[in-house]
Amino acid sequence: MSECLLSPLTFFKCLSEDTRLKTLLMLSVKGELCVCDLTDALQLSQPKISRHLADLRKCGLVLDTRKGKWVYYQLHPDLPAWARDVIKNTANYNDEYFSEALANLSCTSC
Amino acid sequence: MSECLLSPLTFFKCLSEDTRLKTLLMLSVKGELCVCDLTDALQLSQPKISRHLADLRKCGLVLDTRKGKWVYYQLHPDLPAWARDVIKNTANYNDEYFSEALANLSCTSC
DNA sequence: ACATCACATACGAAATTTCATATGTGACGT
DNA sequence: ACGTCACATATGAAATTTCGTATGTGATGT
Repeated sequence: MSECLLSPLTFFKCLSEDTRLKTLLMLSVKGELCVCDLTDALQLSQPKISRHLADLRKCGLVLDTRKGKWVYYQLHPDLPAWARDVIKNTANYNDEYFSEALANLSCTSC
Repeated sequence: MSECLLSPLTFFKCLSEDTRLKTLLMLSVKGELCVCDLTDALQLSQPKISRHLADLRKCGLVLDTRKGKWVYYQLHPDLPAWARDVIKNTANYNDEYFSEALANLSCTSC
């Protein structure tokens, strides 16, 4: 139930894959996104997105909240400050890496 | 010859393996270490250390300098500021992750 | 009850990463 | 020239990660 402390190695393994990294950067910028937002933005299959989100959940990097049929994801509120900063700074200095994904977002919450 | 721009994905892939991550954190703290310092600190075989250093070199994260028989490594001076900050902050907030490795260092430069 | 939508999970195959072992290279000492 | 030390690289095997496809689950609508 409770997360064991997030090791830097576990954290960076989560950031070392394209889909997961872009997901985290987008969540950092947008605050909250549902699975279908992510499949649109990244142009990937739903199971692929879902599997990577499960990885991020297991490591405690994201929190999921069900709202009716939709499941919304956000960066986990209990994320250590240093880890949150890594994600935020990476987003700030690497727009070009995920700007296309952001542009693909056509959600109402934009 | 010239490095292409360091993508965040490439960067985090370098940080996603125990040996490479600890090496970068130690370089961040110590400034400069030779290969034998790292084999002592991490208690690993020389070829294993050497291969991971080659990875870090290829990605432009570290710079090697030959001094007689020894080869010294440091964080690459041209590392983007955001990347250098990630390494430095991770080191600051995760001592316990690599303190044992640091303690194993018995080099003159400590 | 049944269908559908949004999402999660299971499974085996394919790709990628890591490693141990062996061998190669450059610098130094004699 | 020869040996040794410090380090780099090559090779194939083993472990890990990733993915497509198929199927399962919970919520909503009729």
